[in-house]
Amino acid sequence: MKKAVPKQSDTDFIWQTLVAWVMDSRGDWRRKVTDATGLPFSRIRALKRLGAGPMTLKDLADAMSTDAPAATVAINDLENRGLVERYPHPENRRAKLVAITAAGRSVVTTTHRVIETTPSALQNLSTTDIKTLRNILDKIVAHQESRAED
Amino acid sequence: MKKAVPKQSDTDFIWQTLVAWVMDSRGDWRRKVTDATGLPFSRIRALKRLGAGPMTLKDLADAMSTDAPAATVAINDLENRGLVERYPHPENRRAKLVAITAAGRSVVTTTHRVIETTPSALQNLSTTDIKTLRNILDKIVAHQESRAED
DNA sequence: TACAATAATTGTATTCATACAATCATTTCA
DNA sequence: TGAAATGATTGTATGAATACAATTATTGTA
Repeated sequence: MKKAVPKQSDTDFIWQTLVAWVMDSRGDWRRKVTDATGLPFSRIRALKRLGAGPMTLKDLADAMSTDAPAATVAINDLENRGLVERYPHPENRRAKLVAITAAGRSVVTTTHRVIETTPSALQNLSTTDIKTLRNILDKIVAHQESRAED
Repeated sequence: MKKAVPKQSDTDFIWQTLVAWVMDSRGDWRRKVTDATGLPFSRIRALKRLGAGPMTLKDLADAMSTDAPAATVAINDLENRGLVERYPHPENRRAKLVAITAAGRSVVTTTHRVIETTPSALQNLSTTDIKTLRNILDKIVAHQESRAED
């Protein structure tokens, strides 16, 4: 059986629309998350990346599209708070591996529980559309959690 | 015929998931938009709000959940760039109405054309799911453009 | 071995976003 | 009318995000 692959242009359009919509109407989500955790948003993003598994500072910097100095500063902060730990890299003594701690994971969980006002555009959809949308989102999240590159 | 209204909890969950997903993997969208327009992101958000129609500075501040001084500064900047104009409020001489100009609208259009790398989670969906998702998004956008509160 | 590349770090500088105090004109209302 | 509330403005202060230069230690390689 041949699996039908979606057209790139379609997925691009969807992503583009989604990002524009969310970023524009995201309201206070960012503020609420930083309030709930006491962390700057950049630290939370770093924590989430590390949730997928240990990585070097270089890799973390690349994943967040910043530079190495920024990663060092962020990890210093997170380490001081006990949310991550540095380990020597087993094969490269220049590099260090950073791993999230149990406390770090609970912070990530906290961010998942933050909710904000849902836009009326969503509430205006039919029950069927909502169900469908939720199904698709579940698939996305599942894929998201299995591989954590993005 | 009775219209079925989606459960609040469902829409909340979807929005929550969507925001978390986009905000976390939004990558360089924000940077790309500011690069493409030469404007700070806060100015772009203000411009988009004004795209729905003229409003007072107070209303704009509320819509962006900041305070009046921030709105004044933002509008000063946008006015200097010729992207918005201030008009006296017909019924309240304390207030001023701010309207987007043609140049402002073209900046907004520019932001719509900015695309970034689409996450693999999206490309991994089936063709059917992509089609469905796009349909639902179209409805959302339509509703979004008709009323511009969020 | 000597030199270039890589990984992490420290330090500095700049722009943005955000919040708050204080002021002035106008409007509302007791 | 007088006092309180509203809308806009100016100015100030602070934290966050981002970028860049320079340094050290390690690794890879000519």
